[in-house]
Amino acid sequence: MTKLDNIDRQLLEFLQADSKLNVKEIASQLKMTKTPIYERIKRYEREEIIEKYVAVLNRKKVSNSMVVFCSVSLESQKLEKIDEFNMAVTNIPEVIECYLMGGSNDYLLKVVVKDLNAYHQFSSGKLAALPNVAQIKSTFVLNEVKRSTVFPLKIE
Amino acid sequence: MTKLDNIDRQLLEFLQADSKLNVKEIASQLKMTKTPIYERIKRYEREEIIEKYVAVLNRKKVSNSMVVFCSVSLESQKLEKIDEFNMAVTNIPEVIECYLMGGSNDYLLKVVVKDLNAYHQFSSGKLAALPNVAQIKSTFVLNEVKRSTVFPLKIE
DNA sequence: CATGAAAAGAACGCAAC
DNA sequence: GTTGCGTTCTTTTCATG
Repeated sequence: MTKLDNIDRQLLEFLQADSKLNVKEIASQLKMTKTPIYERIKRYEREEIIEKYVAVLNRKKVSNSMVVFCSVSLESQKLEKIDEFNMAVTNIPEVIECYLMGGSNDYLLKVVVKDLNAYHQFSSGKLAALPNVAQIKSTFVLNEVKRSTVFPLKIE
Repeated sequence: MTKLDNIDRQLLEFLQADSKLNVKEIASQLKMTKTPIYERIKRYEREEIIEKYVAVLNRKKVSNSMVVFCSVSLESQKLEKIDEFNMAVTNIPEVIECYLMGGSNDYLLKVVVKDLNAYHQFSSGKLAALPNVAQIKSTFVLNEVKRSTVFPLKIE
């Protein structure tokens, strides 16, 4: 884990909000000059503190789609079986997030599909077909109240 | 909703994976020239198909933190109360995602905190203090199997 | 759509303080 | 850390086919 100072935190906040900001602009906002800002950013990239830069799409502008959270429980919790499931689920494009949860040891999946029918296909076809799947419970998203990619650096 | 052709889809896939790719590179990969690629990208930005460009951080490199999913139910489902809750929850930095779910009409929140103690503070202090909150159930993430920001354009 | 030219701006590297 | 300069790369605009 890397120690961050206050400038690091502010700078990373900026870049998480808008990675197209240029070095000059950021520098003036942080009341510094270009050189140290530039060097910090390069350091983040080198040390993979910044993993990547991505374009975020407006889901509603590109497709009629729906988001579903599925809770998936496995038949076996053996490490080997877990790994097998992890691998398989990672390769399904509809599954954009997948977490192993504490307590019940279920998985929580965030899934994007075109419509209810597509969800049925996905759930009964792709998901239930994965090795070791015992049970699937689905809950549909009615409204996205907040969806941020910003990791909060001020919680420390 | 905007109609996308195959080039649009490929181009948006590229930009979702890596927004630092320059126009020249993308053009050569798609076997086209700079001009049309450039103009398409500008169109996406103008029409807000691309919402923003962001830096994605490696959570583990910047802090010891944990992710918690909370299911929150409200006392009243009145629109006014709903709006009030939505507004309030959006302003909490620890809450990075919030969805209104079908079925039970609960909210699902994705929360980032430093540790269990911080989660207790957050849950009993900030979250339970919000107007209209009836019940909070928390489940902790043991392992992030997949976390993608890519919206799948091939599900159509 | 392709091609190429040209201007403006940003990134990048380097030197001196 | 700052300031400044120069080179290279991208972006952006424009004209032509």
